[in-house]
Amino acid sequence: MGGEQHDPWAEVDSPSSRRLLDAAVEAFADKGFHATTTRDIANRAGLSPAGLYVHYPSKGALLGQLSRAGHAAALRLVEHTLALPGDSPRRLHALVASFVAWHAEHHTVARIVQYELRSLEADDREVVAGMRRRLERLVEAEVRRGVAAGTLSTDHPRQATRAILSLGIDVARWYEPTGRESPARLGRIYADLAMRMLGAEPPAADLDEQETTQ
Amino acid sequence: MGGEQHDPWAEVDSPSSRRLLDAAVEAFADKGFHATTTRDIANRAGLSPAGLYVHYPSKGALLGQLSRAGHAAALRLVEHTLALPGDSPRRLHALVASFVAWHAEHHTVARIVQYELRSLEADDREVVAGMRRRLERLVEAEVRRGVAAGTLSTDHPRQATRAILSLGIDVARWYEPTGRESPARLGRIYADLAMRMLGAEPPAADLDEQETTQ
DNA sequence: TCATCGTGAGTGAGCGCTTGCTCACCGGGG
DNA sequence: CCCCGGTGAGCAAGCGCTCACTCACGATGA
Repeated sequence: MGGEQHDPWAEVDSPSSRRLLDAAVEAFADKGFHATTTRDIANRAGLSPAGLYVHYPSKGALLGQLSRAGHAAALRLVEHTLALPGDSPRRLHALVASFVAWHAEHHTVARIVQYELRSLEADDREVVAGMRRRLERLVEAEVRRGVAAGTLSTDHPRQATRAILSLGIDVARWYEPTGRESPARLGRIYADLAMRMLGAEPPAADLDEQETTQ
Repeated sequence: MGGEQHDPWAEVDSPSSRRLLDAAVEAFADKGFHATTTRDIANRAGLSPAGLYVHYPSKGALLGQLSRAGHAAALRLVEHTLALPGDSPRRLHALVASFVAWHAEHHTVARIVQYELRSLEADDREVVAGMRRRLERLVEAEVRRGVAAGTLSTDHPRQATRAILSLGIDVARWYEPTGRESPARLGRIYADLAMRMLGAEPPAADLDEQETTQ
């Protein structure tokens, strides 16, 4: 899987703006939005407290930009894997693998994306809620397609979809890069679990490695 | 399942202390620890701002008591279901069903238990971390027992355990009582999914109802 | 039968501090 | 020369928490 790393906010111009975003990601992921001070963010970015306001109108706007970009990235990822060739099991296996791996790899951004929704300002929340609905519907539709085609089996497609996404989302809560679980490996294991949930065998494909960790 | 409702903090004596705990649960679950003010909690409990400090030494102590009680309740629940008669599949099915149902039923407390760990003071965090380790180990041990006995099958018991618990934990994030999904029903569906993850058929038992919702 | 006292729940006012944010000002590159 | 990224100082508001105090009430003693 993998493919283009794709810098989350490549289009951001000024280096200070970028450093502020990075600093905000770190701080928000570490202590949460409300426990983070604007002075903390500015410091981490190597600016004076007032420097933040040269680039962003408010602390909330910073969170908004972060959350929108993060959601957009997750959505792109899902759209990408669902456009892959193959049947529903194959596509969903790829989807879960990369969704989980993304939440591990970018667990700081993912933490903000998944757990800082209530701190968003009204308009940001609306935009983000739309993207979340879209993502969930895309996945559920693929599950239902598989069930209709007979390649997947479940009596509760909506709940199964929720469960599959929960697997990925919850990774952002507990994942620590110090643990010896690589994002890609975790993605593969979880994707296999998802296949079982959907009553399908994991695609036999990638046996190109051994890794007998436990 | 079900059984004793068991009031989460039955032993709390003063009615005002209880009202403060209830108020804090509501407020923390709704807006998060750091976005909640002591004035807000006191107001919801029908007291003046200073009234809180008659019963609790600090805002953090309130959170600590809440989190400890919540973790203790979750741990009791897991210990209870793992003491049930039957083989590993049966016990784990019951465990997931009640674990998930608990996170839905008590989604306010559960939210605090699962997502407010970083706001705990050092000593509370230590106690709570111990209970969390204990809980996870209990479940993983049961999974390994099932694998050893041949009644369950998975190549990755630790990750499968994580995944199963994630299913329940994540319920606290999204569950809303306004949705028409009852905690018990959600528990049953998720428990069946967990059985599939572990390569076992759901215990055929409780067909005592129909409920063709979707 | 009362005045007296002690106690513990609860309050109004406010203290000391931090917060998000503003603004007059600055220095250096085009 | 002026504009734009950046600053130092600081403001208004809100924060957790404290403190001197009130009041209802049960026990005490004559």
